[in-house]
Amino acid sequence: MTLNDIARACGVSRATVSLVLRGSPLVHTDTRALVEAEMLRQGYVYNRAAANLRQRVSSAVALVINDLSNPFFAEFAAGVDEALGAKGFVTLLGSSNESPARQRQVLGSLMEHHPAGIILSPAESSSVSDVEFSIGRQTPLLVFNRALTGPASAGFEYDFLGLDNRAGARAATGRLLALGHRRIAFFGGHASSSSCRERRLGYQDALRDAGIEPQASWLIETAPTRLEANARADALLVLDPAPTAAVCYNDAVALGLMLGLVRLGRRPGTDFAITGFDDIPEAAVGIPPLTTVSAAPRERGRQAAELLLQRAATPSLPGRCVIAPVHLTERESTPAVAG
Amino acid sequence: MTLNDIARACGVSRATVSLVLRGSPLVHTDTRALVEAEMLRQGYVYNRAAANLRQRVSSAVALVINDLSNPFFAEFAAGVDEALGAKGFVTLLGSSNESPARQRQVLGSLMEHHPAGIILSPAESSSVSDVEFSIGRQTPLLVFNRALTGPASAGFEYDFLGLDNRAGARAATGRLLALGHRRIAFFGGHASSSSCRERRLGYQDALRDAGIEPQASWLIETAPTRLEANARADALLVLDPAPTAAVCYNDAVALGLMLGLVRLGRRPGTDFAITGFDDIPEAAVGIPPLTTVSAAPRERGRQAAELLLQRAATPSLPGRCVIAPVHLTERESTPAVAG
DNA sequence: CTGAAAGCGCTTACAG
DNA sequence: CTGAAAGCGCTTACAG
Repeated sequence: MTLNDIARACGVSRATVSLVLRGSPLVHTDTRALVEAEMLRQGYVYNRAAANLRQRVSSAVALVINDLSNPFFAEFAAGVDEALGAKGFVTLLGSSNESPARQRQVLGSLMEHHPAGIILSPAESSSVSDVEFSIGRQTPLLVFNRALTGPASAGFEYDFLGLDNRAGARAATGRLLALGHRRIAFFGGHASSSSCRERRLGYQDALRDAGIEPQASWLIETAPTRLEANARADALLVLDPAPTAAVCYNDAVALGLMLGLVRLGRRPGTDFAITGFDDIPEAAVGIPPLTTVSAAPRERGRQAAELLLQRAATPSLPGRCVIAPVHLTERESTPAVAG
Repeated sequence: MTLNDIARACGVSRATVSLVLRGSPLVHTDTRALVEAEMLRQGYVYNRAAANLRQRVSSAVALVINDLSNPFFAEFAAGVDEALGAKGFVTLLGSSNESPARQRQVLGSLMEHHPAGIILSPAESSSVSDVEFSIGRQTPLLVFNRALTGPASAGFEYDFLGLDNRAGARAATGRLLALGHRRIAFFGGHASSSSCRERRLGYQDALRDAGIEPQASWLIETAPTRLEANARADALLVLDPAPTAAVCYNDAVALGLMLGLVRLGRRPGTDFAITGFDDIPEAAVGIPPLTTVSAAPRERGRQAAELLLQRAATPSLPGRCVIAPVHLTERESTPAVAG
């Protein structure tokens, strides 16, 4: 079952088998054929861990996700795994369930496998210093989606891949303005989250570009869930004059708001315009289908893998901050303003 | 950075450091304290791969998932990772995207890491012989959710963890019968899938128990998606006399059907009863909230990890087939029959 | 309680 | 083109 057994059976040295294994041109064609046949016959399977140990390299990358049950992050994970697999790396999975304590544990355990790098979609409020303590400065790190909190640590270099939240919200708002809407709310999300703050900025950018002063009452906060968005739909309709459109924090909120409006006798997509953010699978099949900002999480996963492997290949790279483009996907939830 | 460095710095042998590392009582308290302080000072991180090589054990389990973007499987993966982590194992992730070819590739690559076992949620139509060829007979295997196709292979022992599709559908149907419904359709799914066949059997069991002969016209086939279920809602209403309730293949179908019925002027949850299967997050916040069969995917993931580790500990175990219980979660989508 | 030696399965110079 | 030897970072008998 080891390379030794193959060598003995073929009457060659271990070194020769090793060369065959890695396709070296040094070994004679006949020898190669003999060795390969014997490996097949014995059902030999390569021990990459042993090879890695000797070569002082790693073929694993650790992927730590805050919330795998969210399709956005699950898609991201699938993209990471796909791209790493194509480069001959294997993915070590860890999930933190949004708990910084669990994240610390998971990172510690994964570090013992000396990964070539770490892709981290951080738990809420995990800090730079936490992460640095867990993984040290030797292992390449890419942080996805949300910034680590707390002060930067001098000399601790890592990459960040985020979404262009501001431009996405600006595009969604801009489209509503082009459709004639003038009273546009920003609905949902926690103002304390960096992504919500960024999206609100984009929304305000667009309004100001159109010469409209954003009203504080148009900012409605909710947990970023369908459930709470549904419950808070009335907060939109009690405004006087009521908005004719809402830019929602994300798709979950947008879908919840649509249900809430129906409950209150409104017809989203007919007499009220709504946009989302994320483009989760349900967005396309909502009633009506949801106009939303697509973030292409699977593609982001592939991109994250690329960035990390670049850093692993060039350890002295300064920390990069990549903001991935997003694009507006128009569907039927955004009618022109009534009248 | 290695155990050697720590030993030298402390003036002890590598063996002593190794004993400290694994908490052996053999080593003197003072020595232990000295060594531990030095490890902390140098930022030593254990190399588990090297230890595994020497001990001829593995601390990794491979997890191969057919479709990570489906929240059901993503939750399952999270449960597996959680349980494995608690036992000191790390999860090697692979995703096949429902492609048997990709699954073969992924399994091959993961095998080179000599995992302690494999948890496989197989791609559609991947066969026993495919999988046996990829992983051999030495590595413990647990198959989740759908059976491998093709003839069994003598001497190839593995475990299977599935859902009790039949009992789940039977419970849902039974509840509708208890509410007074007599004309109950089975809506959605492809009859060629084993899960759809099993669920239909449970549905028929319940009808027959109630002395009702299932009508062929009550079986309506659709792709298992919200979109197609929505489009096919009329197939239910053209029946004469029309059913008053539908047991749906899964939640996606049930939610699609609800939308379709609304479109056709019916009020699901008021004048029509609907049940789902899976209990995806959206089920609880639908309008109306959906009565459904809960499969608890995260818990199934933990269970899969348990089963696999048992097999790994007892290699001679005969193949087990565990059918996980499911339970009916009643919500508002199932009113008593009208009149 | 601690140390010297061998070995896990592989690769890498170095000879020939 | 092939072989003998050393070594990756750890653990495991075996002495003492």
